[in-house]
Amino acid sequence: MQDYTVCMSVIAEGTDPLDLHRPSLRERKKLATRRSIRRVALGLIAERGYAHVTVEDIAEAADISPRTFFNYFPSKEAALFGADNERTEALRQRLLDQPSEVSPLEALRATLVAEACAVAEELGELGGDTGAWLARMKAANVDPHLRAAQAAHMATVERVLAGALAERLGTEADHDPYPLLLVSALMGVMRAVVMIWAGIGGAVTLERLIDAAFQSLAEGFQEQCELRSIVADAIGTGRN
Amino acid sequence: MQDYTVCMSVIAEGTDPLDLHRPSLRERKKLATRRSIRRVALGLIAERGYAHVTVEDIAEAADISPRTFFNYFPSKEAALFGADNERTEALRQRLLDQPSEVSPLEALRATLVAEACAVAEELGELGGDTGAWLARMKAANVDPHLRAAQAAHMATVERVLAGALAERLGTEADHDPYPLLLVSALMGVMRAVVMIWAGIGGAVTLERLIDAAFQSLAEGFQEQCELRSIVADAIGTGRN
DNA sequence: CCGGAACTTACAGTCTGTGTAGAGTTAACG
DNA sequence: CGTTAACTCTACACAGACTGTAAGTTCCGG
Repeated sequence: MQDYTVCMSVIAEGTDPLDLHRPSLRERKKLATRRSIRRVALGLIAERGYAHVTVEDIAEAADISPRTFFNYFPSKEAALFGADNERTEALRQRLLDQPSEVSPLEALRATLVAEACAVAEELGELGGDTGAWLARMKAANVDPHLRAAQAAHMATVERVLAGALAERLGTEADHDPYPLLLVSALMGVMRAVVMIWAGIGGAVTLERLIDAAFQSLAEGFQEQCELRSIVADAIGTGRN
Repeated sequence: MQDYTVCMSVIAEGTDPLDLHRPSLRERKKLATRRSIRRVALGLIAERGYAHVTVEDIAEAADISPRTFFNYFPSKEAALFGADNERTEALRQRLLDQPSEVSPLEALRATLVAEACAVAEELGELGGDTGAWLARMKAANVDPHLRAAQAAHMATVERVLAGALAERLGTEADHDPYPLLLVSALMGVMRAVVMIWAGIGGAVTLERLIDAAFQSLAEGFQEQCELRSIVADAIGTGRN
């Protein structure tokens, strides 16, 4: 409720004479409600648990009709993960924009790190610190339904990335197993990294974890890997 | 309907004097209806597509009440993938039963190959050839909802396997990122393998694909890998 | 054959998600 | 400024996935 008004205050902001990115009043309102919904949903679910929050609850708390909720997010889970086509398309573009001389692995690493930063930034804009994001990931760790939903979301992203990588490599995605194989493995790694990150309470930069995980992957997942020592240090120093 | 009676005919089988695995009449009936449901569901979905088959349709075709469907499977997807706790537990046990001297990667490879064989066998018992299983996987490739469901299912398996691997390694799953990292990557690889296998129409043994994929993983996903040539050959020889 | 346990079923209900039509709001244009 | 067109929100109706519950039906053991 009050959260909503806070969000809405953005609307009153002075109109930018530069009409390059003209966020019209409509756009700003839309973004505001979108953020409001996500914030409210995050809060309620962190409070009561995913299963004990209905869409109707979220809609009421965000001061919209239940139907409007589904105009913004295709499903209840989608309000938690930032799942929408725009973001997926942006990811795809980011991969295609990588210079063609770098290796597939490096290109994907750069893409995913950039994506992680973008998400973190968005989360920052949304609420405040990374606490909410961490809470979400903790929840995703605990609730099997949410784990499943996250995996499902990443599976759709996976397919897009595999297509983009195939395009990059100049091969057909239908006949070449390599793009799908690599991207699928990487998405698994990314999922693990996010969980690990949440597990250590965000004590280490996400980027550092991603780098270590990618290195581990490039080395064939030796038992002796940097990621383990990083996590061990993080646990040793800061408890959560 | 006729499928169901075929399944039911198993019941009339002579009672085994060895009461070690005494499948009582009740047990046999249960297994028969379970198979009947899966077969019917597979058939209907292959025919009309996942979204255009309701649980009520399946129940009617399998000659049971809709409520009974949910007594056998927790969800509509679960009837497609062989998802149940028994199977997951068996997988876990299989990993723990691997000799302790083999590497984690090799232990997981053996476990997953064995699992794949078990599933194939079950599928064989269920209907006949691997056609139905392939059809399912094709469907999972096409329908985003099914892709998501499969990923979700594998995510739950993943957690169990990671726990078992941690136990095997003698580390705590909460503090050691390695089991989760490795297993998550592997599940991604497995998912890709199954899709690739379905894509080439089962022209190559699933086991061979799994081996090649594992090797690729162990080598850090070089662009030059055996899996690619295997698939290229398969496409070259047999069209589907 | 009989009593309890397991299984199936009908029924009622909740929740997610979607189509539709109308009311309200914003943008654009004269 | 006023009017029209596009967009957005909302109420309503509805289908479909799932879940409890209580009443039948079938199976197993004595």
